[in-house]
Amino acid sequence: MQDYLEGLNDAQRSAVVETDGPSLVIAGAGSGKTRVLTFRIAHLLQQGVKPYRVLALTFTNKAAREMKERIGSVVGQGIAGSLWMGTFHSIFARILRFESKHLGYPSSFTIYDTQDSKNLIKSIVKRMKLNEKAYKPGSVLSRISAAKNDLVTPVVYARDVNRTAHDKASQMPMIYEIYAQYMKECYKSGAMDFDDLLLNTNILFRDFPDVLKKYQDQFDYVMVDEYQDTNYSQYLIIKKLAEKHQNICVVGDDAQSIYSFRGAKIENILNFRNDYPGYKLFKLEQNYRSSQNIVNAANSIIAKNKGQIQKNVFSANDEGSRVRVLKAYSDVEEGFLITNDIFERRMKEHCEYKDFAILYRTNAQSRVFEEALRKKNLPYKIYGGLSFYQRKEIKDLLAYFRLTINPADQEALKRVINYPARGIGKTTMDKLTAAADNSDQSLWNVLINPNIAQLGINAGTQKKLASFVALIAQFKAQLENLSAYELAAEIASASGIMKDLHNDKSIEGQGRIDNIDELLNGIKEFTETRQEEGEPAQLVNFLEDVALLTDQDNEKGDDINKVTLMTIHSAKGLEFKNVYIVGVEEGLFPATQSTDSEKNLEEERRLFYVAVTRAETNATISFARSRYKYGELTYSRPSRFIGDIDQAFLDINPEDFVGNERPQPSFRKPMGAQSSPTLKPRIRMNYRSSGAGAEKPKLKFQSSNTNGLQAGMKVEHERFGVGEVISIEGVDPNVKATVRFVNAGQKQLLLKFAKLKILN
DNA sequence: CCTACATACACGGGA
DNA sequence: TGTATGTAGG
Repeated sequence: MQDYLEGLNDAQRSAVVETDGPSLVIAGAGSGKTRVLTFRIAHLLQQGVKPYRVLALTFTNKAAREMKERIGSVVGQGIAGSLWMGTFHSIFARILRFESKHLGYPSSFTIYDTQDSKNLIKSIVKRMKLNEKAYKPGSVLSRISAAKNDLVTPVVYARDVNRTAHDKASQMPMIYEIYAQYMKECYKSGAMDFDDLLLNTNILFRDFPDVLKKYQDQFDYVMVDEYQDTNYSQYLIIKKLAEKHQNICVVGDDAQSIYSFRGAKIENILNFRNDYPGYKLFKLEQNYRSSQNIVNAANSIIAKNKGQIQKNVFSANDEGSRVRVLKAYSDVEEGFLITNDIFERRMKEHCEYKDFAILYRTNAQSRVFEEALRKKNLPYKIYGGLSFYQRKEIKDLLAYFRLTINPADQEALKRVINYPARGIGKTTMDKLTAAADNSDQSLWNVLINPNIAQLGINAGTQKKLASFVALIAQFKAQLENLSAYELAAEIASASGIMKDLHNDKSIEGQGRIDNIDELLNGIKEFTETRQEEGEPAQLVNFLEDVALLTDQDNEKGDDINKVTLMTIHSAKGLEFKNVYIVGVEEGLFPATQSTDSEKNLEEERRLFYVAVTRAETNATISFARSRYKYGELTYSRPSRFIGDIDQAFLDINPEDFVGNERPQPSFRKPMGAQSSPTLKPRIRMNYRSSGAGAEKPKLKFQSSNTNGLQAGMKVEHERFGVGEVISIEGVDPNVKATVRFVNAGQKQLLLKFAKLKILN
């Protein structure tokens, strides 16, 4: 019965069975954290704790789903299904829907995504007649978001000297007022943004002690995964909920804290000891995932950071291969190098596609890898970037759903009132918006107000508005009697979206129809599953889920055996046999914006640590000397992080690091400090002092005079790398050379344009 | 009011 | 490079 305890090491077992009182589980990378969490919960359930009395918070839906699954296999799926397990946002959205009346919100409130928020901010900036150049919606939103995560309301914000001074310094002194109006507009629209879900939960618990008490009583056990990534708002919710029973267990790794940009406070995990003085500490230090070389390389990286919880992560696996470093001439060549390597390694080592992951710092880097993989016919899946739910046609249809459920939702209304085109243009919208602002009503209320005739809108347009209102009302009337799928299909056609898309005969147009079909199929599946389970399956229920979904949540069956492309951020918690960390260059990783402060740089280094520790047997790091940024060719040098890895664990070609290509170490050795064994001199070879800390090196490519170029010669190209000349043809000035590049394939180059260096 | 084209701006990560 | 916005002409 307790055989699940068998395969655990001592530290893991203690963390599983010592369930009472506050516990801090420090879980090094790959140390079996998920196992501990799942077994701990399973253990509680086996001890007779009721599942609905356990609250378990994760950072992704996927993590929650997988854990539920695994717990279910121990205690039965029915029991596991009644756990309060999910992301912060989904759990508290659920509580807020239930308690919404206390806050004056409809229980079917809309959840605004980032784009909705930005659009709303933009319209507020316009209305306030502020300089739209200075008040960029994204910047304003991140200020507002930061305030909300710190539980700073607009009134407090206005008095907060630090914040207002910061805003003045960045030419946006009026943010406090935008914030106030933003909140008001959201409320008017019956909408909450992501941060509101947490902020409003705090307000709910603060202002309605009875409600707080209800949940405090209910949750005997509170568990939090990835605690290092919680922000203040989340921290306080947890603290309040665990206050009564004090059975709080938080799991995390300070070395993997990588979300400070969205308000995460690494201090939360560092200060746990102060919040719960009688806490028990469990340290999971054995890494079961990676080879010794990978763990050691990762340790040597993180050792460069200060202020960590002391721990000794080790691996008892094979020593394994060293961390390889590859140099490419260009982003394109980097793509070829990596895909070739995947191709060959898969053959040689009999790996599967799913054993490979390409991890990058920014989503924009994915394109060249996509192209290279496509050319080589390697199947891949790509995460992030434009997710399914952010495609225009999907957002359009979802906006109709939103509006049907919550007509006050202004962002949804603005999106579809004239899509498909029905002759309601800017002039009309301006009049309606003005009326809404003046009367402090939602746009919808203006539309359904009989006084609309007095707004100076011509009769024809009034008719169009009336038929739009009727259309939505007609959908709304069917909310109760139709299933999610039935109503969704009805809306897709009756709204005119389908017809509009069918008018577009282009390939993209066909793709959009396919996407809509896919969405409808998804809704159909949702409907049928829910109906089978006896759960409500109406459009409201679907929409409740969809706002908090991420694209990692709808992996399809045919997506399983493919090469994975994702940002390092989204790779956290995952593992792959072979990991390629690409674009490890100054200015990209670490990002330029992160090099201004030690704090930012340390987070960036933790990100690098996360990247390396994703690998089980092979980790490969690559950098390109040139790459396109904003469509412009830029030059870069290898990241200082490469120099942070102890050389003993690196497999590096010395010739790749000549002169100022040598990665600069992050730190000079402090004066007087003795050299630690893991801090040996970095890359020794071809060492030529280039004045560390000098400004950007000019890596200008030196091309040769190609007049005497002949077949058989070896040449080097700025972006394509090294190759051999196959043939020369044509007459001056149109001499054309055919060159076969080692990594970029065969190219025909006009010599008057191509910059080639003759190598022999 | 709509469409087509030109120009400006963007890339730091995400629930 | 791609997307969002502005403008001219229909």
